[in-house]
Amino acid sequence: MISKKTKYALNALTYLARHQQKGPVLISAIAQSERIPQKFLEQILLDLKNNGILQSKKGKGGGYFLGRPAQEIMLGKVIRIFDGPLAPVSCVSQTAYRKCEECRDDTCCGIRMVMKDVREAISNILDKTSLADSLRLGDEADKNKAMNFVI
Amino acid sequence: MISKKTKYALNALTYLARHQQKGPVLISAIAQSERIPQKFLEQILLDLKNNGILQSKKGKGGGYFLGRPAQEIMLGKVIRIFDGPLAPVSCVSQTAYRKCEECRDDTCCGIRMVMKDVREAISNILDKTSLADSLRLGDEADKNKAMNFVI
DNA sequence: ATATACTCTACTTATTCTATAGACTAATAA
DNA sequence: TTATTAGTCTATAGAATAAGTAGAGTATAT
Repeated sequence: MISKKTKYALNALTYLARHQQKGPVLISAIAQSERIPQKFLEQILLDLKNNGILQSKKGKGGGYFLGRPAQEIMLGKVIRIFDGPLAPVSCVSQTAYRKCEECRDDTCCGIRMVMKDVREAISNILDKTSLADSLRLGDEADKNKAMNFVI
Repeated sequence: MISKKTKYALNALTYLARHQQKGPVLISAIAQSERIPQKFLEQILLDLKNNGILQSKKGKGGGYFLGRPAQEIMLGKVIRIFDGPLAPVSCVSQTAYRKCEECRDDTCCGIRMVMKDVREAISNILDKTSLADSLRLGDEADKNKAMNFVI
């Protein structure tokens, strides 16, 4: 399960992607709209900034905005910032490999091989799906819902 | 990341699958061989028993053994016992669905749709791979390693 | 200068994870 | 029937992590 912090981050990013055309967005606006405790959100946005996902501007007219196009912000990267590696066990992680203390022989551990497939499957989705993709998916579903309502 | 407890469980099951032909296996034997704190392992095995994965026999000549053939013990089931749902967010879980407090509209949340795919991908592996499968994978890798050594 | 708005660090609280302890129950064998 | 063996059950301790709060600090625009 991903943490609440990560969900907050993803929701904040979604909000930002949807509202940044009018310029930088206030933390308070995101907090209010997405129902995230503001002080907590401050830390989250700062983390996102320090990881190159967001940029910010101080003072009047300031706020946060995407540091790069939404098509280039991969969900996998965001999740890793807050929840660590996508891999189910550290001994199959590509971004943060660490040998399992528990198992003797890395190379012939059947569990490990299965977990490697799992990591691959997860990464194949999350490292290839961008913020823009998830936005589009939501919008399409929304449109379909409206259509069904009319019919 | 799966918890240490789950890894212990999987290692214990692997050991049991490999050693049960001589009858029930002692907790102490598993603990020693897999380097698991014995008292902790007792709880783990008990949980596995209460979930129908293992059976046990008390007294002399007693111990634990698989409650069903290794081909029928799915890794997904074992993981869920200790770590809960496989789904990355509760609102896409099949075994433990719960609406996200964070998001307003389940049906048109793009993040949710991506996560649904992730759950599907994970489940497609873990709910279809049995203890027997993982054992076999390990053995094959072991054989290949030996072969390479000879060549 | 002053108000605005992000930045940084520390701390609190609750929960979960890992592990330990000890008393209890069931089965076997002498 | 009693001693021994071996799993069962409940409670608790300690550490780590998660979630949230607080407050002082810094940069920017007017």
